[in-house]
Amino acid sequence: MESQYNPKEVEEKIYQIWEESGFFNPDKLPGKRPERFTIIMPPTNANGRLHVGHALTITIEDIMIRFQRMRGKLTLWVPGADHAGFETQVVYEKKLEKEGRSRFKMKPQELYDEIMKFTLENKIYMENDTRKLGASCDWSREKFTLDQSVISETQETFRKLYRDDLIYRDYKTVNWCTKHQTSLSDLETISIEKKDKLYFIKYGPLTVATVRPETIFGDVAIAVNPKDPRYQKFIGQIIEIQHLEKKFSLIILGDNDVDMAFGSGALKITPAHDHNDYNMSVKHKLKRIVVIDQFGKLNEKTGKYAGMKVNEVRQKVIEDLQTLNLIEKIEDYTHAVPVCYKCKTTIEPRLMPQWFVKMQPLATMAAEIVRAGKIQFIPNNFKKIFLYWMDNTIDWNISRQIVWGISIPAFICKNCNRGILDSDNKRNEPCVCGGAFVQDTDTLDTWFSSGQWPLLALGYPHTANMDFYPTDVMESGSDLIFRWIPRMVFLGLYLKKEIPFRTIYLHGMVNDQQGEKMSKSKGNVISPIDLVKKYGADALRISLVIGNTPGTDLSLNENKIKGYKHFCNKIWNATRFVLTNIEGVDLDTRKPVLTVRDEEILKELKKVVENVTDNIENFRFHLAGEELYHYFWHNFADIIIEEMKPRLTQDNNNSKQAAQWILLEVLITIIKMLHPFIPFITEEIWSRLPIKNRKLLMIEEWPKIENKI
RNA sequence: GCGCCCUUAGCUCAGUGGUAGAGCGUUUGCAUGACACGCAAAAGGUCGUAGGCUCGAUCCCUACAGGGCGCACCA
Repeated sequence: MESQYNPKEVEEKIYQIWEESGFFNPDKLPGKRPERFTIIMPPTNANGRLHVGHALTITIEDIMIRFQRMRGKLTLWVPGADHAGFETQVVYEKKLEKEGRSRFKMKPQELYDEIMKFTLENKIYMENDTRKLGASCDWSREKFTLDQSVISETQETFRKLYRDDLIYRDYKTVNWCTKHQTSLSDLETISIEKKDKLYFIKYGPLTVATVRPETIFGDVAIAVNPKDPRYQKFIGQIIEIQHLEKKFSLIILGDNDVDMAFGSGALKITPAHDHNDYNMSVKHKLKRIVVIDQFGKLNEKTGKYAGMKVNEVRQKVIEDLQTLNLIEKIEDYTHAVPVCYKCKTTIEPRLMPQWFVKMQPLATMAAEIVRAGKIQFIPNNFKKIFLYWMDNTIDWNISRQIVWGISIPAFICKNCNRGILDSDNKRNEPCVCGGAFVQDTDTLDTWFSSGQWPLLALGYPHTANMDFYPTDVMESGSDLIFRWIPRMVFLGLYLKKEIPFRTIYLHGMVNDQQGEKMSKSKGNVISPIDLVKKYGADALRISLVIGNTPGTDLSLNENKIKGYKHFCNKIWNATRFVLTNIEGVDLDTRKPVLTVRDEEILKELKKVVENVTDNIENFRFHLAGEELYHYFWHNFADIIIEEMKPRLTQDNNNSKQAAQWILLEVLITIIKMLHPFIPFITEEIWSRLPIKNRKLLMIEEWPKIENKI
């Protein structure tokens, strides 16, 4: 054995041995394994290389899988590749931009084919990176979110929800990104604080406060609070006003949602360009006038302002209103504005016909199951967050105006925008309005399909793998507590009438050394594969786990990884010492007569086995890892080995044999327990230990807790 | 505004109702037959502040301060 451990020489070789063994696949695992343990890997975005966050996901899941496999369970870990709809399309659009091209000049099919090619290329990188981290997942069951079976089953779910009246098509204001030319769900927007002006504009006898004067062309009403003494008398009146290019008739209505204390207490209602105003229009049956087009420019209904962009026209409108002496005052105003989470373009709420999932019945179902304690959250406070969202959810817009996704299985009337299922076979019949139907060109929100992932990854509705459902643990980043987790819960319940997983384990974000979020634009992204090259996969894995509690963000410090590289080296050298000193002793050597101290050592070891097992079972991987680290270094290496040294050189045959036996026994036990954390070096060491009828360490039995060690 | 989390050694963080732990860093001494990616030792904290429950609190409760994150927005 060399005096230094060299991960480069070991890792690739070991992974190949594992993969060829077939043991990643539960069908090929030896022995009777009555209990199952299943994890569905969050499908990894196949649009680039792995992020350190992925490395954390893979490590934690691999620890659970390897532990349970050694505990004798029938373990299945299904890997997946995500086409990642909008995310990938955004990545690809950037690529097109660099090449001086634009998606808007391409035929949809041409764009789709190019992104598919790009994704399939990246998928291979992603898979190989996953292998480099030691993931013992069943590649034979890998699923891609655009596999034909996934597409067809996702579309089938759409049809089922439609027939159950849980999907509908309607005109509503949606979050429109003028750059990406698609609508987005609420979860795909973020709000940023923005300094704006609050303009007080005269509307006949009233004054209205607004930050968006450019939308006045779409005004249909003014709302006041019915309790407001200033305005009560106007409620129900229709006022005629002349603003710039246009003469308006606006009804003044009373609504309790109007805050008397804000602005002037009177609110202009523009239902086509504001979510709240839209809701107001539903309540009060108001018409909706679209005055801003899909590019964020005013349309032909705005006279001389037509064609101007929202931001430019705002100033112009104010100037013109000032000329007419219609501006009462202007105040500074800071508020949060929703922007596209990818390009930060201000969201333009826009009235559009879209498909929506009716959330209330589904959310209620999910909340009930969680309240009943059927799903365990780790850490527990995410349960509250989950329930808050379920109790306050609004209908989910699932149409996206992008090509990279699963197409919506529906026909749309060209005339009235009514939508029907494609399977209803009425395409050739005219719509009730007399219009003709065409295939819907929109695609489904990527979370609509990934929300069914635990089922789809197991091949639902085919029954072959359904014994693995419900799965045991869903492990993912805490950022997906809204975006993904709830959707899996209610879609799983809806489709299969069963929870998709028993436990949700959420890890925190991996940030840079300063605790800043890693992002390409900041240039602080650390590649896990570079770290693997530098320190070895084992060192990276264990440093991501130790000192990292669930749900808490982690500041990644390279020195820490270096420290655990040293730990690997320590293990290597302790093993080297044991192997060169145990002579003929092997695992089958009969237990010699032990000293009192030897028995004490075994007792301590037994305690470690108990603690580590308990901690892993209860998802406290950081404690299990830390205990193993300390036991190995500061007990086994520092104390036990040092104590045994004199006994190894003496002539007392029995004491010597006992020392040798103890050294091997402790080493073997601890190597087994370290395996889930640092699988490569432990498997390599295993292959060098004196064992007859050697199996791979990955399928060795976990140290027993009771009876003999 | 609402909600969640955090505040412990220089840094990054564990942890426990009974007078504090790790890694890295720092200081000192060691080439001790596994390992200098090492060994031996040491310095370093009134566990955010103020109250409360308790025989006893860093840990439980309350308030406050500072930091982070999420959600929602009043136009």
